[in-house]
Amino acid sequence: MSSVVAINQRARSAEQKALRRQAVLDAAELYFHEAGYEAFSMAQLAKKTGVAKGTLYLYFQTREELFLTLYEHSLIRWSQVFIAELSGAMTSQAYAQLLYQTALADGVFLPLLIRLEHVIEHNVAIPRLIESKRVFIQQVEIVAQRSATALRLSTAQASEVVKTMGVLLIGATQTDQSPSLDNEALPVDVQHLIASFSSEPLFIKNAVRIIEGVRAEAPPPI
Amino acid sequence: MSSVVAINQRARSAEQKALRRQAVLDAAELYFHEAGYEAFSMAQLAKKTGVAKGTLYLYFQTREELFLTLYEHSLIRWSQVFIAELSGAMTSQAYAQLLYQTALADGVFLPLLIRLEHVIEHNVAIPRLIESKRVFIQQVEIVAQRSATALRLSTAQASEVVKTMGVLLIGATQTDQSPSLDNEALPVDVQHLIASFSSEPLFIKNAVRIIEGVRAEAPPPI
DNA sequence: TGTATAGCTGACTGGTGGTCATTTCAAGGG
DNA sequence: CCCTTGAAATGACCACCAGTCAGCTATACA
Repeated sequence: MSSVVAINQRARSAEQKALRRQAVLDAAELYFHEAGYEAFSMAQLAKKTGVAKGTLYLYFQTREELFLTLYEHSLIRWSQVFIAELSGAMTSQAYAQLLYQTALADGVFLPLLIRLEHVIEHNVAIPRLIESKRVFIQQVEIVAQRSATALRLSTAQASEVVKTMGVLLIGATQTDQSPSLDNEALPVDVQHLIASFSSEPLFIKNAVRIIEGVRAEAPPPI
Repeated sequence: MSSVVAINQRARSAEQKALRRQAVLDAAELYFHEAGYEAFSMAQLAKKTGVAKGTLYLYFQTREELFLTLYEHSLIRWSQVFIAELSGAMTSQAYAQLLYQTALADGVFLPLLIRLEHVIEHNVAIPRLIESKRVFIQQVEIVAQRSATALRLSTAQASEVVKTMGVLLIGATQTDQSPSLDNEALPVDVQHLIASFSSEPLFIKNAVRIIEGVRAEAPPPI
């Protein structure tokens, strides 16, 4: 009857299944950190989790559904961290910096966000996808709510800012995904190019421009 | 001796090889339109090109090098179209709209741009990658030059604008890559979400904010 | 026409995500 | 206490993928 059952026993109750599912997710996250998206294989994950490959498919319909779940978890985790560090009144600059740093600090969030719409979502059943969109909506609302206070914007303005920050984050961190060329002997012109696409200033400068743009467009009533 | 040789003969001269390489690229572009990135297979491409799979690897080291080449071609093609339609003095809005529409009109450019740095570049030899970066630098310079005139900005400002437009384009068109859910019976909350991420207004509004932001920061001398 | 060169071929390799008939084990009834 | 039962777990198996390379043969040139 004890609900704390060794994980490598058979999971029969719903509770035990949830535990096992989580164990798979934990192993997946660890493995993802090591291997990244492209090199991540289900066979390897099975080994690292200590189960057979077929077992993984009892808990996730596809590899992409597993990634979608990892993404959801990392989104929630990030939004909690971000919100917790928002203060009462911030400059656009400080806000952008905090957003960037917290997003980057979570080693899983950005790589998955970048691949969400053009890879991950294409091998997930529609109902699961809808469920995931709802998690997204909920998190955006929470973050927008707090951002409205921090940036002294209306709720609608804050909501637009938050959504736009996501878009900008995807674009700006794209360059971080390039193969690391820094240690190679690169010609200077290419070095300059890479430097000019450094993601942090790219994100922060443009985030500030956008936030100030939104603020200027429709000054809050009163 | 005739240099116009049937394509399904053996390519011996450099000229003939270039023709064959181009024939592969043409078939690849057509096939890419039908199948998209993920479903694109080298075996299928061989069939469509009318050669054996091994032959493809005489002309491209990897699948990704082929995609990189397609990308380069589409970048050059896009920048020519875009430049040709730039006029002497444009509003930020008109500029952004033109950039968005010309980029979207090329069915290959955006899907490849989106995958450039986190997929394509990771399976291409370094020298080829450097070559590709140089093509990129060159095109950005050309486009920036013309954009400076069109937007009445300094060269440095225009260069920053062009680079930032690329980043924004990647982020904003991300949502267009989602599986098409419109025909399904979607719950209204999710419909609203999708509508609020419609890529065209998302891109154009923020492009304008950024261009105006850049313009305001360092007014051109004189 | 004979021969050397090199473009071309496709069977093959080691991998992938995903399936499913079979095995195995925990729970509940007798 | 054992036995039945049904579901969790398994891993051999499938179709497919990108990429390789020994052998074949069309071509240019002597």
